[in-house]
Amino acid sequence: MPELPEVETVRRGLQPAMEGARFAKVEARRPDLRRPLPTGFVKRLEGRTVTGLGRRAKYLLADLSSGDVLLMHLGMSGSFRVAQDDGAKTASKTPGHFHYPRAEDRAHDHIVFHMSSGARITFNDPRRFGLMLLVPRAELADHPLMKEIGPEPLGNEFDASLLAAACRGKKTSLKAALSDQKVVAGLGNIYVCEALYGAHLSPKRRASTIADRKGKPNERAERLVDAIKGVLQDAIKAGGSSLRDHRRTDGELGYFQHRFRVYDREGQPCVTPGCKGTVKRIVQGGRSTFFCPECQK
DNA sequence: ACTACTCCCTGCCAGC
DNA sequence: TGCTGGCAGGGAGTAG
Repeated sequence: MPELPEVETVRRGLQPAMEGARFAKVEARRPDLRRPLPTGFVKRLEGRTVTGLGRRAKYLLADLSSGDVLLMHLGMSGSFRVAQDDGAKTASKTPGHFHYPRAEDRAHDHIVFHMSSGARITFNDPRRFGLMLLVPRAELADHPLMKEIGPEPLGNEFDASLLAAACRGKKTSLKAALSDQKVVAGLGNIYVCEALYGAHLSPKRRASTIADRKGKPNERAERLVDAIKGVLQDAIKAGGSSLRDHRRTDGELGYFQHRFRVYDREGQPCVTPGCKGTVKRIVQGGRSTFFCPECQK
């Protein structure tokens, strides 16, 4: 599911249940997700306290009292639910006005954390593209999954200069460049489409055209950075987007999907004031791209 | 070093 | 109603 706004929403939902709490019991109901769980996964968690819960790109990072970091990725279909272990349900039932599963699919509840706080945190992931790893804190920055990741788009250091430098000389499309976690962290198919719409730039445009030959940003780069930051901030405020089975940790739906301007709107009129265009769907790198050919150049 | 393509896995849905 | 092909929010691996 999850792009940066959804992962950040999950982080905020898990934080009260995890931070300062100890893993009282951990259930790993299968030996692997996308990869095998690390050797001794359960034993390396049980008895440890979570000292902090952070996020980098689309990864959740739980700092443990052992010095390990529990690295978690939701893949395409991963989600967490928080409930109370005493059976009292805190997760409310959801109203059914958007795509959501007909019933909780417990068959895909792969990992359960029973916390000392009484919280029960369940990781569910039908497609098993998710990931859980344990990495010593000191090795995290150099870990293969972390070291190549580009700047956090909501960080102060992310600006037009940085984005232009990353796109300098790139022959690939803007869509592909922004989807590349090495260029900027945390964007995925939805928010790339929405950011490009916001900047009125075509997803087919060569990435290098937001920079001059020396890598200095032009006005397109400025617009793009503003659009990226804007759409991500708005989406986080809305609790992320809920498509198909994704929900927040409390079971509630995010609602940013109602504010998509182009994503999944093929054939609908462009919402740019004065634009007579129609949203088009094309395939880039094997994935759908939605954009308005009239006002995105 | 780049870029493009394939594959991982399961579920859902439109179309026949 | 039932089957089938295509598609889904991600990312790693491989081959040019």
